[in-house]
Amino acid sequence: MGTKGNINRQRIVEAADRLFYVRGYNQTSFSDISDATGLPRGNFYYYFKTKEDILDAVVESRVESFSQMLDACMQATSDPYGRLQAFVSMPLQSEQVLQYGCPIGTLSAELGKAQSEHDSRVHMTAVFDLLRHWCVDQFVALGVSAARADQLAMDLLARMQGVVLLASVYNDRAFLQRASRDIQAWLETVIKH
Amino acid sequence: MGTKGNINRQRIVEAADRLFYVRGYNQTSFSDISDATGLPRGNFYYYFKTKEDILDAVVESRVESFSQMLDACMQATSDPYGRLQAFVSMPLQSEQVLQYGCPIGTLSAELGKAQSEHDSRVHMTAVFDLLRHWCVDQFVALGVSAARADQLAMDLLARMQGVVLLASVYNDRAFLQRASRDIQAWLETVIKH
DNA sequence: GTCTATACCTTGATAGAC
DNA sequence: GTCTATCAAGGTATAGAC
Repeated sequence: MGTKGNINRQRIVEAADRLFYVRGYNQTSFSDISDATGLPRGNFYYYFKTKEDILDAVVESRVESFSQMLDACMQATSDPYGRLQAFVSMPLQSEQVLQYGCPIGTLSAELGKAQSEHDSRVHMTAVFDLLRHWCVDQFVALGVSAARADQLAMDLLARMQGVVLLASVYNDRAFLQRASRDIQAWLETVIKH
Repeated sequence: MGTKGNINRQRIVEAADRLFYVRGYNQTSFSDISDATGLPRGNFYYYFKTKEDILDAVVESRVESFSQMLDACMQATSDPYGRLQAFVSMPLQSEQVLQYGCPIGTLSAELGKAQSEHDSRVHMTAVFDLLRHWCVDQFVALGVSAARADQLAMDLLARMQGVVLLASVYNDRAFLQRASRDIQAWLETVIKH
């Protein structure tokens, strides 16, 4: 298992995960992570060579986290349509979405900006790919062609991202709920060709 | 006119506007603005007391900039439906949207994160409000009730934001074009009640 | 594995000459 | 109005004791 299962490493990743979400990646300093974990700054470099390595670990952690959420949607029902409905209602369950936006979307937007060094645009597509492919699977299971399924998956993710962004900008829970229902209604019409 | 019409002040705001878009607000330093304008760092404090004051000026600049774009949509046609169509196709005209996302959406996401000091969440709603109210006006002109018009305006902005976000994450121009056409088609069905 | 101390740089901001 | 010089604080990263 190497150092990857170390308890202190886990605490660092968990604290960084939350801080990157609440404060943003660039605005999170080693001191912030140190304060949150109680571990001294210098200790971080035993587990991670650079701050970007911490980011990689956080992204990996979010992939696993969202993977578990998708598994939960899978176990809720065997109906692909019901699974997609559960997927759409995911942001409604989160308390912090209105305050800090989508953890995937906001971090992607931040990392999509020009970095001083090498463009590390690769990072967040991993999480989006996970959701995208899962949605594609559900649409395909509903009898949609592969090409059309990918279109629908992109449309679905785009609509959810837009709704969450606007809802967080205006801190408008009513809009988040109403627009989520609209997406679910749209899903229904789309399935029926 | 005071110092607001000063040519050097304008250069600072223009450079900051571009840098805040390309690199993000937090990742843009006074040195960056200094390099872009040729003006020494210390000069900035003659026009702006803090970095946040520069941000305010940039937001004000973007409000004017988007206000002009909306005027262009207004003068293109007297048909509110055609004006909304022109509005939806705005991201297609921009070369940089695929690379850096929406200048309004990405900055809003960045500023929506918890700041160390006072929550300056107020900033970017100004630009969104501008677009929102303009869209409401167009829907109302089409005979929609005020309440329904605001719903449609929010839906439209959310869909555009989501499309631009996904398109920039995947650097996918084809998706941006296809999804924009879908939004325009949705607009048509919505107008016909 | 864990921690302290610190190097080195960049940041936003200030003081004051011209 | 414009510029240089500099400050104090904070950033990432490193060295090395324990």
